[in-house]
Amino acid sequence: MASQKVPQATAERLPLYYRTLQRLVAIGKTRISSSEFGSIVQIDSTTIRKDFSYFGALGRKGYGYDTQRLMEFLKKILYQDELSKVILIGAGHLGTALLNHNFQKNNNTKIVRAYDVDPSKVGKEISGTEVHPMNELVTDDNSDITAAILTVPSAHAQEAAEMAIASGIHGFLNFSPTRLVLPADVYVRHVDMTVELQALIYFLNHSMEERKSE
Amino acid sequence: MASQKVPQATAERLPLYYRTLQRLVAIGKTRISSSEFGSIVQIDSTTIRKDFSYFGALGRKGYGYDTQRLMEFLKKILYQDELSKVILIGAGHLGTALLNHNFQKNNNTKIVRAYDVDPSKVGKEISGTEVHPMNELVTDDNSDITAAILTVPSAHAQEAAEMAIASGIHGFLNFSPTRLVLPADVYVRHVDMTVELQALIYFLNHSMEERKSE
DNA sequence: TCATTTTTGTTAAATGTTTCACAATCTTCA
DNA sequence: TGAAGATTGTGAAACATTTAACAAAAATGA
Repeated sequence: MASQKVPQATAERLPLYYRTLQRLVAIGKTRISSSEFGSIVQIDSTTIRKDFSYFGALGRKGYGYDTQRLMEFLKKILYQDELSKVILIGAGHLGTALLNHNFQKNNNTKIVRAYDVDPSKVGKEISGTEVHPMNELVTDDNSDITAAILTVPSAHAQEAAEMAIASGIHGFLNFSPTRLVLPADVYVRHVDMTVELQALIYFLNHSMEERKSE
Repeated sequence: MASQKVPQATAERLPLYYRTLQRLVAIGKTRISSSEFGSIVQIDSTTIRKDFSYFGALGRKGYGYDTQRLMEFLKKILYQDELSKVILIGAGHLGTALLNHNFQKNNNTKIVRAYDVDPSKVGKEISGTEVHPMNELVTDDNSDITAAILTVPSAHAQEAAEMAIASGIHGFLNFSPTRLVLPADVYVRHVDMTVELQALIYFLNHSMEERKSE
């Protein structure tokens, strides 16, 4: 499947496209032009056509894109046609929010287990997901798990990540502000709320007139 | 203050630099070179020097950067030398996580009020922050509030944002996957966990050999 | 003091991303 | 059927970001 040449920036937008198409299909929209789609996702229509073009000719000239077909295509690209299992490390409020949210509904991604140190949580279920004791993380076999969501306090993030790696994990979605130091074959994505909030404040203060859209 | 010419990409990194410097100062480190700093934040040292150079000469050749001084400087740039008040809309698990987290400790940013529809939450405090009924959002005067954190369910995000705008809000940190349609003078930043998780899965699957670091 | 080392700040090159412009071609409808 | 209109896909231009290369200057240590 086309992959090596897809720009990073394009790849980052695919999940948004996918979810938007799911919504469009759900409300019964069968076709859409790049410009209408663009106004929905708030991205320039040329960028959208360029993005899709990396995967071949997905649309029809003078017509637009078939929403169903495009959605199915992105589903494959994003590996959402097969279930991705993930684990959650740290079942605090943030972890619980993610468990409730549970991706599975629209996305073929399931949190199969959670881990926490708190004995009062261990053994129970949160939104149908079992909470296991943290120390089992090292001994469990997680080789069939795609990634781990890290929602432990900063101070424990590095340690928890290392335990997860020992159990076979290769990818992390890290919600703690800690920059993890891990082997080169481990991929980490950061979601840092403090950074986001400070960046928001920065942009608000530094652009009373020069407006940016994305 | 230098501002118009600072590239977006640089501005996005400033909060990370700032927090990292806070940590370094806290552990008693008084000077640091761009290369050591770079290895901590996992960004190329040239990029770091370039970033700082947009604000003038902040370092000393053959010496590096004075951590305290650099931190103070970034504090001003990021408007963290004066308190930024924000409100939180939606006190579910995610909202509660943010209230607990409460930014204020290291960042001069405070969540001064929360809003929720749930009568069982209204009137109480979460981590010292009062929860107000959602309908008060329209009537409250929020003109001294820098931004709102939106942690309501998707279906209500647009409506809640409009209420906040009516009360004087101009900036949002939107945690719901909804793309808000708002006036041009309102700035919105998205934090979309589903997108992040799908992007993570995409990158894990599409790069068994070609590794990316950031 | 002075040679060596360190490290910045910056110009230029390389790379990556977005936007423009428009031919190609399909759709629509009289 | 054929003309008018819509819309894609793409090569080239414009713009943005990162990386390389290195001169200038300060720090360090004999």
